[in-house]
Amino acid sequence: MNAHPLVLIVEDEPDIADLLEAYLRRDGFRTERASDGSSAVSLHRVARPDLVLLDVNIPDFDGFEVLQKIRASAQTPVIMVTAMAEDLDKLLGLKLGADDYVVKPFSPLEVVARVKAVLRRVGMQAAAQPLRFADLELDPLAVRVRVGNTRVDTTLTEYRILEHLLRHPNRTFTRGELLDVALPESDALERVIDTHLGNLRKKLEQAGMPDIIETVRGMGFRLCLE
Amino acid sequence: MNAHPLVLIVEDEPDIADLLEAYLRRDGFRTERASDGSSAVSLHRVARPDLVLLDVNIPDFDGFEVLQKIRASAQTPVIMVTAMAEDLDKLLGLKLGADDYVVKPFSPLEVVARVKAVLRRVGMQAAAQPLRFADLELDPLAVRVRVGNTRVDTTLTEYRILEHLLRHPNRTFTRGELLDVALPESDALERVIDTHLGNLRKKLEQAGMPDIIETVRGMGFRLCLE
DNA sequence: CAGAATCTTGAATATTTCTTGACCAAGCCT
DNA sequence: AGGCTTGGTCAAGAAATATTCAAGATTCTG
Repeated sequence: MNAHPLVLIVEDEPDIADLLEAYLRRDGFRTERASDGSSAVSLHRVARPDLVLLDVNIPDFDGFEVLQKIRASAQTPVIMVTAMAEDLDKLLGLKLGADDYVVKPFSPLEVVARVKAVLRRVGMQAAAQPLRFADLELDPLAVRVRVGNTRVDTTLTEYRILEHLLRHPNRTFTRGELLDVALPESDALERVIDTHLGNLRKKLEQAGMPDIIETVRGMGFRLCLE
Repeated sequence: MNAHPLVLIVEDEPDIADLLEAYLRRDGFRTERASDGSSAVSLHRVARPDLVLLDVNIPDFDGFEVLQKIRASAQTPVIMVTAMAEDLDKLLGLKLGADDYVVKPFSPLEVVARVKAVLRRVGMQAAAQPLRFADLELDPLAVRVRVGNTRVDTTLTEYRILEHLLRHPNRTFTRGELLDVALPESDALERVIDTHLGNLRKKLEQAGMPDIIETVRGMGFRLCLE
C-alpha cells in the first residue's frame, strides 16, 4: 500500500469534485474521479482505491446501488455524500454499511478531516505532501525542514512561521499575523517575531539558503520565490 | 459599500434580535430583521445586506437552508449563530459555508467584533487582485511592484502613493490628499510628496516605465492611463 | 527535580526611510 | 524678456524601524 492513499471521488458536479480534489491533494492524497454510477464501479474495480467518497445523486444508477456493488466485492471504506437530510434517514435505515456520512453543503476541510478519520480507523495514515521550493523542503508530517541533503534543525515556532510563509509565497504578513499562526495562545509582544525570524534566517543561511525571507519595512515579512 | 454597512439579523427570539440591533447600531451599522427562513431569503434578495447574522434554529426552514439559498445567488458574508456546540461541526471549515460562527450564549460585543472582522476580511479580498496598467503590476497582498519581469523596490510610502494613483486613474490629487493616503499620521510638510514622488518616478523610469505620473501645475499629480 | 531547550524581553546597534531646506529649473504672467 | 510662482533635485540630519545579542522566564524532558 502506497504512502499516499488513493481516494475515489464519485461526484457529478465538476465544481464540487474539483474542490474536493484540490483539498485532498493538498493533504497528500491521490485522487481518481468518476461522475456516474457505472464508471464508479468499474473504476473501483480497476484502481482499487483506499477510500471512496460517494455522492448519492449521480446519473446512471445512484449511490446506494454503487455502494452495494462495491461491497459485494470489497470492504473498501466508503463515505456517502448527500444533498438532503432526508437521504440521510434513508441511508441510515438501509444499514448498508457506509463508514461515514457528509451532508451538503459541506466544508471541504471537514470532508478531508473525515477521510482521515476513517482511514485512521481502518489503520492507514494520511501522508502529508512535503512543501518544496528549490532546495528547501518542508515535511508537515515530520515537522522537519531540509535544504538539499542537510537537515535544518528548527524549533516548532520557526517551523510554523516558515510553513505559513511557504504556503503563501510572496505575500507580506504582519508580525501580528505571524504571531497568530506560530504562537496562537501567546500574548507576547509582536517583536518576538523578529527574534524567531532572525534565528530562522541564520539557520537557513547556514544550510545554504540565504535571503529567502525579505523584510518589508513598515509592514512585515514575506517569503520571496523567484 | 456604504459607510454604514447593512446587517441582516435573522433571529426568531425578539429579545436577542433587539440586543444585537442595539449594539450594531451603536457602532454605526444599519440593520434589518427577519424572524424566519423564508422572510430571511426574500429580505436578503430585496435589501442586499453587506452581511447576514444567521441563527441556525429558526422557523420555516433552518439556517443551513437559508445559507444555501443565499449562496445560490450571492456571496454575501454570513455569520452563523448556533445554540449548540454540536452544530459547530457542520459549520467548521468556513470555506464552503459560513464566514464565521458564534455560539450562544454570546456577548453582543463579541458579535460586533466578529462582524467587523469579517467585513474587514471581505473588504481586503476585494483589494486582493493585482492592479495592472500595461506592464506595471501592483500586488496588494505581496505589497510589491513590478514592471514586466523586473521588480521595482519601493518603500512603503512610495507603494501607497502608487497604489492610490492606480486605483483612481486620471484623477488629480493634491499633495494633501496623497499625504493623507501615504502617511496618515505624519505632520510633515506637503512638499515631502514631491520628494517621494521624485524617488518613485526615478525608480519607475529605471524599470522602463517613465512619465506615467504627470504633474498638474498648481494642483497636484495624477497617473495618466490612456 | 534538574537540566535542556525554547521563548520572551529589553537594550544596544545597525539600517532604512522620511523630512527638511537650499538651490536650480521650468512654467506663467504682465 | 524679466520677475514671480511652482515644481524638481539633492544631500544631510532626524526619525522610525529592524536586527542582534544576551540574560531571564518558561516549558519540556528525562
